[in-house]
This record gives sequence, C-alpha cells and structure tokens, in this order.
Amino acid sequence: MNNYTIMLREHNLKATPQRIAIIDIIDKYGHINIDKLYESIKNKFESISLATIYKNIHTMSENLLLLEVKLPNEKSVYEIVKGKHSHLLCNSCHSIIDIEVDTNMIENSISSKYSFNIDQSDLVLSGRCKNCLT
Amino acid sequence: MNNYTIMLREHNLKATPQRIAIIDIIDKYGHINIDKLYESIKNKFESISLATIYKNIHTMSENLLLLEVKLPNEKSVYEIVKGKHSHLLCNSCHSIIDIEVDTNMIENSISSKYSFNIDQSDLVLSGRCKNCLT
DNA sequence: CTGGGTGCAAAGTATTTGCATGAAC
DNA sequence: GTTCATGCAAATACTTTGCACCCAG
Repeated sequence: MNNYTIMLREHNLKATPQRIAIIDIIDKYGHINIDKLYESIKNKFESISLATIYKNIHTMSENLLLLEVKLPNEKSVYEIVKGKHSHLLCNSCHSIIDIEVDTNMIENSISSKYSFNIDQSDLVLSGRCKNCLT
Repeated sequence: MNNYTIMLREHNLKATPQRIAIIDIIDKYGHINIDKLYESIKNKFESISLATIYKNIHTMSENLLLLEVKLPNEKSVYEIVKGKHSHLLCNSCHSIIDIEVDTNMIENSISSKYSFNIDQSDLVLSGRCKNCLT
C-alpha cells in the first residue's frame, strides 16, 4: 500500500488508480495547472477523462488534500496541502517556488486594527527569477 | 469634462459613455466582479452588451487603468489602479477592504535569498470581518 | 472625416452534470 | 454486496471574435 493510497484514505477518499496518478503528478511537479495535469496524466493513463480530473480536483480540494493557488496573470495551479507557505512566481519561465515567509506580525497588526479574524493568508511575489535575469 | 473622462484620456482610451459608466461603478464599489458589474451597469445602460464589458475590462487592464484581483474561493474582482496595497477578504459577507501593509522587508529578504527580482506582491488575508463575527 | 468602440450573434474555451458501467473496500 | 468513481456525451458557464454600424475626437 503506497503513500498516496494512505493519503487518500486519510482524507476519506477511495484510492483509485486515477486519483493516485493525479496526486503522484502533482507531487512530482509541486504545482501544476489543469491542462498540464491532464496532458501529463494521459501518459500513464490513456483513458482518463478530463471530467474525472475536474471531479477529483474538486473533491480532493474539499477534503483538504489539495489546494488551489491563484496566480496573477496565470491559470491556477494545484498543490498538495502542506504547511503554511507563500509563493514566488517567475513571470518569464513561469516557475513557482515555495517560500517560507513569516506573516504573523502583519496578520496580528491587521487583525487587531480591523477586528478581523484572519484564518488564511495568500501571498504571491512575482517578478523574474535568477535564471531569467539577463 | 468629468474625472473619468480625464482618466480614460490619460490612459489613451476614448471616453465613451459605456467606459465612463464602467469606471464609475468600479470606483463606487471599490471592487466588483464581472457579473455584478454587468448587472449594475444595466441600470444606467440598458443596451450595454456583456461583450463590451469584457472588451473594456481587458483594454483598461492592458492600459493600466484597471487591475484584476484574484481571490481565494471567489471570482476575481476589478479595481481602479491606485497605490500599492493588499486586501482583506471576509469569507462570510464577501466584503473586501484595502489595507496598507509594508511588505518591503519580506520582499527584500526573499529577493536576496533567491536572487529574484520582485516587481509585484499580491497579498490577500481572509477570514471573518468584525460584522460577521458572531 | 477617421479610427476605434459598440452590440449582436456565433464561435471558442472551460467546467459541470447525468447516467450507465465498473471498481474499491 | 454496497457505495462510490469513472468515462462519455450533453449541458452549462464563461470569454472571445467577426462584422456591420455608429460615435468620439
């Protein structure tokens, strides 16, 4: 019984081959959008339907196994839920890097200033990565 | 000659009544998504077409008069380009508040750590606002 | 006038749904 | 065996495009 099977079961989802393949690819890429996921998965899984991908992305997100990351000027990507982190996006090569950013001070200050109960913080920094800087 | 006319001209756009109405509404709401914009604008402008809205949102964004703001679990909203700021989103009443957050330290530290040239920083804090906290 | 904008209808994408079959547990 | 997932096709939603007509400058 592989890791992805365990992950799925822990999130109350049946471990179908399609689902395992989806998680496998997302895990290997780190972040991937629907189109590339579909393209990529068809190598392993010629018969898979796009509807199955959509349904599963949806179910797995509901069950907190996957997270949608919205990006400026790009299609959303999906990642496996892990600890809190932010994203660095290169507008040139479109690579995405997970970064650790301490946003506690910001959250605390805004939270008290506006009497707002913050439970999520989405930060995307974008620009040009090392490799793409001419 | 009203303010919106001036704004449009400054961004090299003809000041049509449709465009003025679009900016007027976005300005009054602060942030609005396409559907609500369309609904809202039809009060002033019964004949306007959704295609006109899409075309103009696109053109005005290209010309840096409007900015699309992507939000977790919500449709994107559009706002008039103004100084750098972040957003507070209430998951309950869906209101959005502009906030001033100093992200310079974060940007500098990430920028040097990854040799990354950051030119944009999108931060959305979400949770429950004052009014929605029971 | 002239260039560009508008509205309509149609085309193109993206995403969701219903349902019969099939697989997980 | 029961429950739920899959794949297909159809439906829906969202966005873009082409074109004839019209208006801003």
